[in-house]
Amino acid sequence: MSKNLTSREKDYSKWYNELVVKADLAENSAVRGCMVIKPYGYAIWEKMQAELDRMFKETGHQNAYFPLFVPKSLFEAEEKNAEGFAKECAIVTHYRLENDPDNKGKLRVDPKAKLEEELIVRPTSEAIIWSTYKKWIQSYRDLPILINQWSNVVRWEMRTRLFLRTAEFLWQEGHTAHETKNEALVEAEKMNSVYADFAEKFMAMPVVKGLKSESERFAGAEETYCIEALMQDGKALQAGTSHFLGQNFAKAFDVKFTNKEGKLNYVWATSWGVSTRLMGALIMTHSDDKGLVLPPNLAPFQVVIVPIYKTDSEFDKISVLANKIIEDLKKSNISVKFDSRDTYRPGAKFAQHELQGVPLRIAIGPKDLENNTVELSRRDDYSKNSISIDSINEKIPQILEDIQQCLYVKANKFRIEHTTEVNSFEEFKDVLNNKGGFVSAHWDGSAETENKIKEFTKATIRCIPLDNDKSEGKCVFSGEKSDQRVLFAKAY
RNA sequence: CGGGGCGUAGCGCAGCCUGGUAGCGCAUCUGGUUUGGGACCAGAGGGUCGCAGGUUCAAAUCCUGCCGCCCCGACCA
Repeated sequence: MSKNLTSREKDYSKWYNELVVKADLAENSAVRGCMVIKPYGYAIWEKMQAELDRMFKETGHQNAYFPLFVPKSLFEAEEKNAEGFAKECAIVTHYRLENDPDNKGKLRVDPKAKLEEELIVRPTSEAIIWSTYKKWIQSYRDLPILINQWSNVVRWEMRTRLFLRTAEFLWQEGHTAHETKNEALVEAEKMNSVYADFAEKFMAMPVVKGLKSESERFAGAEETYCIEALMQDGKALQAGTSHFLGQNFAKAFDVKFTNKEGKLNYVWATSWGVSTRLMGALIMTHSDDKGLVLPPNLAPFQVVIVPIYKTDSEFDKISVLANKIIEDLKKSNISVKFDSRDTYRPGAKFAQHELQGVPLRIAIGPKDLENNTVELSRRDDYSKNSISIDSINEKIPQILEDIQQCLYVKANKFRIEHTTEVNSFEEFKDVLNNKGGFVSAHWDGSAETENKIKEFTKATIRCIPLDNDKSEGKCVFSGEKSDQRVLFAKAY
């Protein structure tokens, strides 16, 4: 493996995989399609979790936990949902192993230990949760239920890729129950906005809020809200979804409540989730050929101090200064790591911290001790500046905020430049093949046209943007009447 | 499941066509000199060449079968 990462123009997927592995985020596990998230990668996930969790609680949600296994009879209760996930389920059929009489030292599945009813390893938890909600809901006084769970799910995908599509992944799934249709719709849209805020403010990743077309909708949902992001190679990535489930699950699991008028009604539902896929989105939005670029809000540590010294006494002086900086910045809630390893030289440390995306580096050497300065180097633009020690407390918080902001602005500029309005199918194909990104085009609203376009171009409707201007036009494919533009793209 | 590619040291690879002492770079270990952008010198350790058969005096290399991984497609958060 070369020291430099593979250029993403040549082979984006190789670049991405190499980056994930070299930056020490994750690796493939021995289990097919699964991934090992390494400590540095997991630290980023924990930061995401903490902020999302805070946002969920702020919007009135509580955490709970439901079982990993879903009995098949429960799983199949909501037909569309079951059908949608049927082809990618892991299924538990037995509960015991025994010594293999034909093969010494080996085990085999004990045929006598066959389960009466198979258990599905959850690909999503609507079924197990709604079978539970049934017991919790009798009256309008029991509503709403606003619950989130942090969990893992299993989807037996045919092809997998670190963070973007693994057989097992970590996520959160919110499941809410409401009295009225409108309340549920508001909830679904609200949580989609929470995801959008998180993406934009924390990940510095611009997203388009929108609705899925019918064929891209979650299995069992009546409406799917989503946030769509654009990666640096021009492909789109669905970064989060929030579903209005109507009364589908309430009917499937017979969840009724008595309203204020004393009448029985089915409850209205939503579910919403984001996963470790966000890590993939983060990597592909900001990283460059030198490695990861982390927004300060998500970096496991925001600042790293690298000492440069020849003698022990120089090192001691630098250590005193470094520890003071750490203490001072702690007061501003800034996390700092002092890389005091004496087994690596400064250049090697610089390279490693760049690879791992540390937003800001402070280098302190003999010259700095003499001049009462430190050298700052930003990860986002590689700029270097010497500043006086006295101004550290004032300047570093500003610089970190600026980095956070700059990353967003840069990514947003890219997204705007790679969102193209087209008015003919020729133009559509041309933009898709030569420029990439989102293609904004009129669509007649039919699934048939959507499928044809997918067949010819591999592009799908990523979303119908919520802030769409309604404008009359003609479908770019069929020429039929269209009342708005939608966003197409090739997607991960 | 279809198409392509690859399995040789911890990692990345060469060697295979044309059979003859298993190599290179990085990493690791020891000693010394170094330290403002991935240090240098000297030395050392590390391999049943994916597995199983076959051909041959001799197989990493040729033949057959199997296994695994990666990429592209179908599927998908």
